Amino acid sequence: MRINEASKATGLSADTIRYYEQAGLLPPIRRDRSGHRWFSQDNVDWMIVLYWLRKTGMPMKVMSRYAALVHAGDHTIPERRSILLQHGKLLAARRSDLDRCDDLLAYKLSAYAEVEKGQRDDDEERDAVERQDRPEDRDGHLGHGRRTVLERPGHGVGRRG
Amino acid sequence: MRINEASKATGLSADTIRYYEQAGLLPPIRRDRSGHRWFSQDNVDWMIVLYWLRKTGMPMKVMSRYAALVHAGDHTIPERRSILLQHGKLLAARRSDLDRCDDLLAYKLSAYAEVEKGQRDDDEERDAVERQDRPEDRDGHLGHGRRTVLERPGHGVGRRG
DNA sequence: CGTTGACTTGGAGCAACTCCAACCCGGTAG
DNA sequence: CTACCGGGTTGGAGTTGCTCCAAGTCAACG
Repeated sequence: MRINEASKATGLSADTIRYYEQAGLLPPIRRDRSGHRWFSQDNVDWMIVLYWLRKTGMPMKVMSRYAALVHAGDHTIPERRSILLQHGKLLAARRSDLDRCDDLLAYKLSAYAEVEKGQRDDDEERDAVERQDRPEDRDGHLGHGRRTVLERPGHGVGRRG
Repeated sequence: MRINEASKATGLSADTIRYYEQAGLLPPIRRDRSGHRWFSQDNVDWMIVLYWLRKTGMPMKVMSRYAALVHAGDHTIPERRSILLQHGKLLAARRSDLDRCDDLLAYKLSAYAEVEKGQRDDDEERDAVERQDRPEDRDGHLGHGRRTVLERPGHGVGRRG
């Protein structure tokens, strides 16, 4: 198939496919008589692998090494396995980053809800009692200059750990 | 605290902190009489937020917008919320990418195990019976030129979906 | 035969850092 | 006082992994 079809089939843009080819991530690609690339199903399968590895953060250098190993034959399987296992660890780390960020978002959003609740209360109590604290100094501002209600411990937002 | 301390406290490199400052992601940072930046705890808290948003893939443009909104005060909370909710969706998408890639790795690793099992069988059967298929053409090579044992459907590696 | 559309190459541009050279400043040791 | 050190400062170049663009080629169609 031609490059645009291959692009749709793999998720990689045509530009990226050309880029990967000249970066040595792809095996030699056939050309038709007019110089256009012609991709086999095997090519596409391989590019799908690249697509996922890259999308989940494997650096091109590593993919490059991996490609070379695949090219070199079955005896390189031990090193390939170690690359994939390594990448698996990275996936786990990413997942825990996502969890932490989820917590942060939840915290922020609930703080926003607090602020808005506070504002509604103000509306209801408008011209009622004393309550004369400087408005700038109320908590839940989450802003630059004032307390952010956040992340006290060095780094942790803390999800079960 | 000074920039190196702030770097340790936030996870951002000193270079990145300077870069963020001049990109407008940080509020004006104090300087001591010799021109060195002096970060408040609020500065650090805010940078930790940036750290997590960035680490989970929020583009700097969006962080920049978010920073401006935070700076502008409580009335920008609705838009801030929408930015964070949007980011939450991105986190979910990332998580499912990780899942798919996990499946791919599992598939590959099990294919490697198969190949090696095959190789051990060959050892045991060495100079026994006929078995004279062209070695290049055995399955499980996972290489460029031959069948890759992989990803038949357009994109799916398929995890319960 | 001219135009359309999909492709080609080479190169510039971009995001988000990262690294580096050259410099300055405050403090201690000799 | 000078010499030096650690930890800052700026400006600018380099890196990764694309993405976009201009200019050209080729096949096919009306």
